[in-house]
Amino acid sequence: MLTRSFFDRPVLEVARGLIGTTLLFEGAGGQIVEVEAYDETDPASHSFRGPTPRNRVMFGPPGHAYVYKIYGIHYCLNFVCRPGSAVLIRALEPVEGLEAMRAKRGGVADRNLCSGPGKLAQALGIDLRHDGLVLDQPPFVVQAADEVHDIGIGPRIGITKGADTPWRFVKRNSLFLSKPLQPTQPDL
DNA sequence: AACTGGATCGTCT
DNA sequence: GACGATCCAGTTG
Repeated sequence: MLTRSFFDRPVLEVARGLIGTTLLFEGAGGQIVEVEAYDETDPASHSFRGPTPRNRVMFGPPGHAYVYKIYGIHYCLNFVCRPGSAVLIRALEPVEGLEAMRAKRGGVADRNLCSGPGKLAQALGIDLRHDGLVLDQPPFVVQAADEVHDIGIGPRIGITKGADTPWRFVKRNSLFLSKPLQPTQPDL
């Protein structure tokens, strides 16, 4: 079980360390294969302009869930690290509670059950009620990786500001990513 | 395979 | 009052 000390480190270390860990929520979930890091120096981060009612959990103690609603429709799950920083959980390889997740996702292919932050939250049934919950107690279970994985790094997805910052971490060759890792482009 | 627009609303300017 | 750390269905090539 990952406890608070795991998250009380620089956010890039935590983000990289989360690839391969197991995330369960009420018994459903799987292996984390894609994350992104955000911190208060980063114009793309919710914490960039300081604390607000929405982002207050990002400025609280490490090891809690920061959940927000986006585009009026979807929810996104983050793990809070040091104050002002958090890791967005973007994709899981589904392992446990497959039937429960399929039911919540309306019968999409298994490879797309959790292949994006909004999909993942929907598959697990996470919403604003869970904003601020600690990660080392039920309904959350976060278990350390049992193997070393090949990690890929690239630019984050779906943002306009800070789009060139390579703070996206993926499990290389995973079939469950929101988007494949782009090969690095040669200079012109 | 790549791109487009629509859904929908809390949050901050 | 505009916009977004998204997803999906539809169209186009």
